Amino acid sequence: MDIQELKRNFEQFLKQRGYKVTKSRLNLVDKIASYGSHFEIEQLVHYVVGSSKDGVSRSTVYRTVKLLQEFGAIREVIKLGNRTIYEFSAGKPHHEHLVCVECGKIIEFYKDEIEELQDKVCQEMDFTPLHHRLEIFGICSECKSSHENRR
Amino acid sequence: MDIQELKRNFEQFLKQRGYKVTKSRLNLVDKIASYGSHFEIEQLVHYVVGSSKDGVSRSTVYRTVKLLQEFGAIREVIKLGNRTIYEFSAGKPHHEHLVCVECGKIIEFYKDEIEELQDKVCQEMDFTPLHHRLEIFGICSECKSSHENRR
DNA sequence: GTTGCTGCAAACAATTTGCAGTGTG
DNA sequence: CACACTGCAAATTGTTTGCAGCAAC
Repeated sequence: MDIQELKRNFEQFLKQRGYKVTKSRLNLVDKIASYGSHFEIEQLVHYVVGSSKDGVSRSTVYRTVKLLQEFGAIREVIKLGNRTIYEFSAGKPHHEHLVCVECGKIIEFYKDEIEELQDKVCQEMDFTPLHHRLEIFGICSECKSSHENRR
Repeated sequence: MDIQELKRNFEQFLKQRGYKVTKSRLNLVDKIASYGSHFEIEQLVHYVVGSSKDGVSRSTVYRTVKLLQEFGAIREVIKLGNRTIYEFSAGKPHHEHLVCVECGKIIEFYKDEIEELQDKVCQEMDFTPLHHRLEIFGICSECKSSHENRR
């Protein structure tokens, strides 16, 4: 995925809605793209508010994240207790997540058959799916081996 | 599932941990059981704090819900924006949820094959699953038909 | 210029916590 | 009778909002 293209599309999106294309918004897209695929808002705030140049306020971060969600470049992918982990999903194909409850690592996976089965269930229930989220919480292989070493 | 039995088990659980078996806690189990299977904490608080007899405070509701989660009788099943919907899952077999984004209705379903595929993925990834949550957001059949009527 | 955007601080919502008093084992 | 539990109010955390000044179109 090309960030420049993404930004152009985002500009289009903003204009279509009568919103304005501002430096803060475009800067934030860059920041988020360079941050890594998974983040929590508070982390992002620290990363972005700190940066001397083109820093934006906490409010703007929240507001822009919301816009980017509507635009479709960002999703809430993991909800754990009071934490919300977002994903910069622009251009990424759909997938689900394994979450290690020990080290917090997030592993992505995709299983076609699972998607198909979901569609099947929805058909049976006469339910029109819009989006879904499958989170599997557990222990990743590294954390497992470090357990063994402890013995 | 028999509530009396559940309460006895919960008492056991409390004793094992050196916690105390109090009226508030047992009352709350009754209240939650009679509330219906899905709830948000604030609803529960209103339901429970209001009740003249054996009412408990908001703090106790939070504290007890947490205990019941550890005990395994309650789970966070739906996370939507800032809302958390809990389920009184005691004795219920595992299942997933369809959530109507229009009317808020929650439909439960279970698909063996989906569970199996998840296990398979975890094996491939050498990941030990502890629990998971699959939420499918969409439009239920009633909401769909009311759309049609609007035309 | 008009209107939307930003930063700030205040408001809000959900949840947690400290403490003094009460109940349980 | 020790120590955990409860209620209360205050503290936290995460998020939203009102408003005055600034920027985009």
